[in-house]
Amino acid sequence: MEIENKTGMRRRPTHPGEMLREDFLPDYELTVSGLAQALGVSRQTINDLVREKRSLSPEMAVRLSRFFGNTPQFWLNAQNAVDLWDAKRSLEKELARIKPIPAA
Amino acid sequence: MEIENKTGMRRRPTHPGEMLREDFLPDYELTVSGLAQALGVSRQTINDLVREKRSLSPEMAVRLSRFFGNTPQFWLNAQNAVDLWDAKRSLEKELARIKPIPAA
DNA sequence: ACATGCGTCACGTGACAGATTACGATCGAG
DNA sequence: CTCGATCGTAATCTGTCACGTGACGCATGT
Repeated sequence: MEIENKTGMRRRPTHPGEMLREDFLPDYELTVSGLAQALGVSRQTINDLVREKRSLSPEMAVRLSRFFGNTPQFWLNAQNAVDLWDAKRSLEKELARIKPIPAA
Repeated sequence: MEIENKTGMRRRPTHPGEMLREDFLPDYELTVSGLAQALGVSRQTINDLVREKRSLSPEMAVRLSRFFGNTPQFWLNAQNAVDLWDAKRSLEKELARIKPIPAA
């Protein structure tokens, strides 16, 4: 058995920007500018996303899902996985101090 | 058939603060202050959450899941549902302008 | 040579989670 | 009855972050 944490994630989950950069942009032959225009946001927004310099907002999830024909959850789940992984990491120490409450 | 949007949600999904207020606090006989102390955050943070004046952060999801013995996803999913619902609502008009791309 | 389009940088703005401090209310002990 | 402790909550400040705008360097094509 591998040593894993509760989520079963050893390393940081894939950032949604990576999916965009590695899969969606090439597959649909889209540029950063092109996608930005199609979604009605600035190039910066897409650029930062693709370079993983910001996280994917719920609004972006809606826009992307509308454009690519998938669900907002698809995008949001990817972002959540990253957020959760980061949160667990940064709270490791203080988490030890939180004692689970006995069942009601 | 009911008239629903794509997520099947007619009205705003339950805010995680409501779950806390209506279910968890009573069931475990916890006060706002008590929970705050147990989680290692300020009373304000819990109070605002319970009054649905702020949203549940990934870090809070981790703390709550640790304390109540459930998963962070449980809490995060609740928040996501609300966020998504709000996002769809506020983007309704501009969403119409986004034309789905033909499949690759 | 110049225009067009691309990715990227620098800057400003607004929104928001969180801590701190302070205030009024309630309640138990002396 | 008063004093202190505990509770919920309001006001304020701070740091972070998503987003837009404008400018820059670079490439390509006319």
